Amino acid sequence: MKRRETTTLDDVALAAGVSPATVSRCINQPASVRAEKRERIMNAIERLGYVPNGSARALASRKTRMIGAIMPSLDNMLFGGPLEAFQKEIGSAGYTVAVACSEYDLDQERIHVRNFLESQVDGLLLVGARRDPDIYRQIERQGIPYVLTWISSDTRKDHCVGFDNAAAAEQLVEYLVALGHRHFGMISGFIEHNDRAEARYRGVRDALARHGLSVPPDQLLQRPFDPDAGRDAFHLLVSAPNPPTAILCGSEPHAYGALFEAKDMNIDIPGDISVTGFDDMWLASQISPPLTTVRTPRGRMGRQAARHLLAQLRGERLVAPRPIETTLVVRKSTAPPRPISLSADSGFLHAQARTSAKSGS
Amino acid sequence: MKRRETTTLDDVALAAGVSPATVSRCINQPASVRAEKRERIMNAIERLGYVPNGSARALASRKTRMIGAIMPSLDNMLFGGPLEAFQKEIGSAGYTVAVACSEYDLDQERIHVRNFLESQVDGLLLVGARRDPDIYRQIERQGIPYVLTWISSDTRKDHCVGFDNAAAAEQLVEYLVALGHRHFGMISGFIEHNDRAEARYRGVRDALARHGLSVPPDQLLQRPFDPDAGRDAFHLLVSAPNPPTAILCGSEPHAYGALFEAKDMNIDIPGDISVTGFDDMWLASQISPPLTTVRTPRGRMGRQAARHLLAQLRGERLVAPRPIETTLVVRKSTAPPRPISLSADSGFLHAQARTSAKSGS
DNA sequence: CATCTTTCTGAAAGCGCTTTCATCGCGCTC
DNA sequence: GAGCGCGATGAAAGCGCTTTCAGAAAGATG
Repeated sequence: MKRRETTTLDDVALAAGVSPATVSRCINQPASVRAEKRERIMNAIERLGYVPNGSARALASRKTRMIGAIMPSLDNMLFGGPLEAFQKEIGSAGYTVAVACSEYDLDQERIHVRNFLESQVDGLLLVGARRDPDIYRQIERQGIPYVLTWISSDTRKDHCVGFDNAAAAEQLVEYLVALGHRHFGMISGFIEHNDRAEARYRGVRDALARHGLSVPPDQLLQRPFDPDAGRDAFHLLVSAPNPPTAILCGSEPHAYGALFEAKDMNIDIPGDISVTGFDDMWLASQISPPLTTVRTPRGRMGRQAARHLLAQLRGERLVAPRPIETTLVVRKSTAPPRPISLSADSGFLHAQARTSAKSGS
Repeated sequence: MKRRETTTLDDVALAAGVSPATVSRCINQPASVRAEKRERIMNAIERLGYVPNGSARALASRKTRMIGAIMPSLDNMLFGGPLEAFQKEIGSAGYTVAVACSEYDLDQERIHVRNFLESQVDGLLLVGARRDPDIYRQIERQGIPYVLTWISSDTRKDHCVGFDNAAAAEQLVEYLVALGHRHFGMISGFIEHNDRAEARYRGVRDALARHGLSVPPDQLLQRPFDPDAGRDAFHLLVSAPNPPTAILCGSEPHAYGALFEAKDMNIDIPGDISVTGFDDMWLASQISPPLTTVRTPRGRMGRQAARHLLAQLRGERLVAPRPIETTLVVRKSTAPPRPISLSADSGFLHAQARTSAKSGS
């Protein structure tokens, strides 16, 4: 009376008149089973609607074919694309992707790592390289491969598939300095717990230093990555007594916010102030003015991260990937600064007056 | 000489001087183990760095604590937010989320469902309700709960956590008709394999029908959900001999594309043509002109989907969730149509001329 | 203090699959 | 035709955990 809930491999074996071992082989290495039997087995599988049990499989084979991915967020259209690319690439090799969000919080990240290790994932995808060394210890203890994205040139170079954020930021700065800018503001992510943000700021700082310049501490604003935060920061920056002539945004949402706020404040970009982004998401080229930024090929990064992980999973020797190239994209949100008005204060008010005048002409 | 690779529950039991069963209980129902032993065990776990093996656990308990989520895409900032909300909610109940992308393709979706079933996920999150009944059969055969999002009022109502897309579209149409519009175009997703797109179109069609109106077949354009496609479609629509005075976009990216293209073509929105979106993503309020659209509370939907799934996982009786409320958000991309010029052709050229004239004044 | 409950605990039997390992044919070679 | 090598198969031993089930320990009761 008690009937089996699920049909198992044994049922298939029975139905096909072979041993369970053969059924298993038939599924995993069909070539090693004689054609005639293979057919019988496949028939039985079909007939019984057999679905292998992944847990049992994982337990016996010590492989889950699952990769854990921990992203800072999925909501800001920055990580979704690369994640999808990663998933597609690694999925075509038969792996499944599990995701979790850390909300840019290293403690949450640690919990998710732990969970994934417990789930016996075969590999791990993380964003950024800086985190408690203990986490790396745990990962390595389980001996599973991992890849660090969005960053390169770190101590764990071998695992990094990403951009040289600092170099990219330097490009931007060099360009602005060449245009004649000397007063810089920056809207950055939170530097302390985010090594991508930190690297970008470092690039800015170092590049400026080469020209004897710097971002005044009060003109470096750290904000969450969303347009509204960008708006506020922009407002603050341009309302300062001696506003910058160029504002570097550590992420593109910040830049969008800045551009929208500029419009509301009737500040002309790039006439009054130059603004740069970072990432070149699709809106960058559509927004007005189109945004000068740095293109980070994120889809390619996702695919390459997958390939890097797959290589490790195949047991290949780990070779440090080359950083993914970024390119400066000059559009219309940057221009030479206005001829300097020597009055240190009320720069913004001048700008506003000028803007209105101009738009009326 | 051969040393164990991993430390297992048995090791912990040995170290703590108790039986494996007790260790297992100590992990799963700590309350059922005497405090003194519990402490010994926890110590041993800590000392040995024991990490439970999820596969073994899943095999023995028949629970993976994993939910499979299949999204059409992660790249278009539409699904990321809700997915994150879903993950957060269901993660706090101890579940992990695995994702896969179907790319709006039902065949891919079927493969992913199959993979997830094989992985023994404890539940499934899907988008939309229309798919091969065989898929539902497979899911139900394994007896796992599932939830269908982004849609409601379908035959599988009990599983739907989403909006009434048709009703929302009707709201939009009623509003436009009230404004005086009689000539409509629509930029839609692909209707045949996407029941959300289909429902929205249906809403439009039915609402128009009530007023004796319709979308001419050649003014219903089906396009992939990205702004560039929206641009193209908009261009086509307004270049027709008798262009619509109002264009309904089945998704917001379409609307953004339309707005950008309008700017490039020097068409005034809403002066020349009204445009509406669908979803109210963050850009809708920032873009110029701000977009009239329908707000679909997607974060709430994600959370509610999680709760609905959790209720099922707890074995509660399935009750049909109420559709999630949508609201019409009127902004500046819509206005009454211009007084009708009776010349049927070259409407767009007139519009263009007028626009230039106006912007020069 | 004996007896009856109520907690706790341990032994042992799986969960459904993979993977040696040994065996069995079978086609070849000499 | 004996001997060999090789590919295909089956038996059986786990993989590391959970979960009855029954027995032991600890409290409660009269």
